[in-house]
Amino acid sequence: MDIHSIYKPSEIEDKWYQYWMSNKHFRSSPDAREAYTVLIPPPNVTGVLHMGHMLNITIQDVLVRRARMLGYNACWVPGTDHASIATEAKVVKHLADKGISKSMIGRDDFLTHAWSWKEKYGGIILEQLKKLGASCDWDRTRFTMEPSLYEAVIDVFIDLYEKGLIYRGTKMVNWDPAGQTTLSDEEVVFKEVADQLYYIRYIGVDFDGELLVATARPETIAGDVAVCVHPQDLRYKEFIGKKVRVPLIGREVEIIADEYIDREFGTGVLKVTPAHDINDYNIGLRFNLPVIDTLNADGSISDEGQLFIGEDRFIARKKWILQLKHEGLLAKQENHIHNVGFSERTDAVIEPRISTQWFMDMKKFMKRNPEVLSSVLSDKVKFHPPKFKNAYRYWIENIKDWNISRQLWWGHRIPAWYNQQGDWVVAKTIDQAVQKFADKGIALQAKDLGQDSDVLDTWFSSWLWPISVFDGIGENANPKELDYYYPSNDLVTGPDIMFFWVARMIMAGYEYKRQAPFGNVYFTGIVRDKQRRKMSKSLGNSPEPLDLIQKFGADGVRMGMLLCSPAGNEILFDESQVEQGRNFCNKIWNAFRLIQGWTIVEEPPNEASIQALAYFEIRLHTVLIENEKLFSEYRLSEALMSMYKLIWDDFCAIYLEAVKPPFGLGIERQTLEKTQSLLKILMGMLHPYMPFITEEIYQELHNETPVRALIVSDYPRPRIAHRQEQALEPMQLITEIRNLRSAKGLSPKETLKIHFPKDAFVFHKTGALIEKLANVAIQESANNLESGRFLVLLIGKFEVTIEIDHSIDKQKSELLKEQAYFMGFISSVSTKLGNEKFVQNANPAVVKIERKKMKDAQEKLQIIENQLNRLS
RNA sequence: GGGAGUUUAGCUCAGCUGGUUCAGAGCAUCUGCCUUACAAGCAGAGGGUCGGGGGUUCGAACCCCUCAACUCCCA
Repeated sequence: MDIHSIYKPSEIEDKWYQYWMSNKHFRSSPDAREAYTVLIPPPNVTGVLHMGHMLNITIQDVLVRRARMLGYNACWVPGTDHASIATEAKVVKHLADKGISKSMIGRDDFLTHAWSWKEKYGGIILEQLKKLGASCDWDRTRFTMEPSLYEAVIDVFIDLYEKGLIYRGTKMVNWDPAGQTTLSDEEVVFKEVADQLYYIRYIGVDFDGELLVATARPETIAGDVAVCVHPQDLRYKEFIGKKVRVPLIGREVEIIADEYIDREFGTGVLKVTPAHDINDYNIGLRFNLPVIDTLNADGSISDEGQLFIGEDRFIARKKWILQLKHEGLLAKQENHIHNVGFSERTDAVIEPRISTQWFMDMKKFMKRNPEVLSSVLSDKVKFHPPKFKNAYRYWIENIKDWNISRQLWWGHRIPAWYNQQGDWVVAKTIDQAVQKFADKGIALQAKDLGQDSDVLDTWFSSWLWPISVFDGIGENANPKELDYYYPSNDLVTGPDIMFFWVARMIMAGYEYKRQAPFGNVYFTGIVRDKQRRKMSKSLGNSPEPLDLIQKFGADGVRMGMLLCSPAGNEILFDESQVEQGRNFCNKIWNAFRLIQGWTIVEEPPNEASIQALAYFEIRLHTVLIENEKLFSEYRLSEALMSMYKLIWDDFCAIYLEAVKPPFGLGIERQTLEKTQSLLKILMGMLHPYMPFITEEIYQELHNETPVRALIVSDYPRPRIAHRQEQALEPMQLITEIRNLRSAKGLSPKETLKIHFPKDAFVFHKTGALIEKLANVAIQESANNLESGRFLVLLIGKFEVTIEIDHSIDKQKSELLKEQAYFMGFISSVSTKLGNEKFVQNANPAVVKIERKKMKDAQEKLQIIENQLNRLS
């Protein structure tokens, strides 16, 4: 048989993916089995794969493949979302490059362009997932803007509106002047910015003198409608109720007093500009002040700004400063570091802006659905790791109304209809809108109506994802699928979208299904580089995922990513990790090569093979048991590590070395068959993590008979493991002998003579294994060995004697060291046992253990002292 | 400004309800080996005052207080 000595993933990965696809192994439809459902967090339809997706998808695939092998009807639903802002921004830019603007072509033409953009780039990311091995049911691929999902969103909007949970209101919102849309609070990123703080003179009107006002935003001065001081501030108390003149503008405004003012900040005098600051807006409400909006939607100065009309706000700021300086109204300026909000999508500085928007009344919603919080707190929806429950709770308890409208075209258009007079109704179609107007007593025709031009927040569609992918919402709902697959089992996502998405899916779940949409939420870490920087395109510190797969193989990449990424922890990506994954593939591959290369002899298995098998089975079942526990706790990295060690150390380094026939000889048929079946079990265990190489080897091992694919075979189940010590003590002996050889510079080829005590059953039972792995020859009796010609190793309670030249002095000094150690140990334990408080207070089991420790240590000490006596 | 989390070996992380001599794993490092599956390998070894200080306890990596550094969330 001719197999490469190096595993070449590229030669087999596509083959197996095709095989699984054409055999419909990823397909799921309702049947008698229990369902196991996972919904992909839908990536942006025109996005490309990045490292975060790789980690996230790998974890989902591990869970799904394992569930499938455990006999569940595993269903992993893939899909994408329309990513309103991001996609529209891309299309706008694309059109701008051709000299076209949105307003030139109008809504319908723009959407045509957007759809063709989606057709062109949409779904690339899903193709990339296939390279990684994702076992999604591709026949179920959904898109948040396809007709039935679109309709579900509209139906839900109408439903919530009719329940009084959605309202239209005027509020201060986060305005993105670049994207020209509102953003939710969660889409605003605050960054520290080094700015200037300007001290500006507001001259008194009805008193002599001036008030100094500190502001970072002089360009908004034209919107000032008051200045405000703290009512208890002695510096300004006398001015309250008097008037000052707004610089350059000349407007007279009153000096008011409000508790909100921070006396320490600046001069303790605030200029009140309700149109451009949320706190000022609130003060304005309390004092019934007018709102003067000095900015246009694109961030330029409006007519009401009076000065520098049409200039961008930042240019205007500079001009304001120059002018103020010129007129002697700028007293001073100083450096000032403060937090400024930026748009997550366009990175423009956010402008607080008064505007009419659609909101969801979250307090009311939570009152209807208290389970949204309680289900998480009670672990009905279990967060992994649980530390995220705190943040979730805080967010829910302080929830604010959700601004769901966006001033964009790419998305689900709000089903609200207006007449010329500004009256409006919410209705699914224009005809129903006419009817609803009629119900209100307003008679009109369809041609008199216009639909709201805004669309809904993207999350207002993805929050329905767990229901809408099964067509579970709206007039055409199909309950059969939904009843079978809902709720899903596990959700795998990043903590950064816990509020955006996870919380809101739970909300929709309770509102529409009276049940949470998933049982477990596994929060992955954020993938960073070695310097702890987030991976990002602009930094250029992210490896290209497909190149990585090309270079290290999908299995290697999957393993490398999972090996060191416990839930919720950041993963610091480094190529050495996927290298380790690749090396592991190679190790497995070579084990396979070794086994396939053996020729059979018709002989019964030899003693070493039988003992090796017994050893390995103990380890195998121990690991299988461990893994069931680890999986139940979603400790995927640790489960992988235990398999890694099982395969590398126990299977390759111990078992295979023990059964390996001497060069030129064949292997007993039974041993070979047993070895092959062990390898099949190992491939089954590992398959969820490393699907390609395991399927390849599994099927190659069956190459004479067609077989049910590994992907749909039964996951190995543990039997009760035997006591581990039976396996560990012989291994400890082997290591000590090798260590001895290494210390003495003896060749591994030189066979050493060894003597076991009569009662050392553990060693007698594994004698052949020890002989082979440590290259020793067991001697009948241990009597009459000359001093200086032997060495005694203490393994557990047994003295094992090795015939080897050894300095008595050195041996003595080693024994004295051990003696001192055990004496110290005994004294510490006996202090403990001598302490009455310990014996009284400690758990009886613990006291018993301490007594046993004491007894064991005394026995060992006795043995050591006997040896010392013999030597002297 | 408010809150949460983290701090254990050079790196990434385990360490459960305080109780085996509990201080662990993988990687990296070092030493010796190209031993006929694998040098992407084999056989070994070294490495830590559990962030600092204080306390509770018979007993603390683990509980409490305090200080420090880092990270995240919210405003």
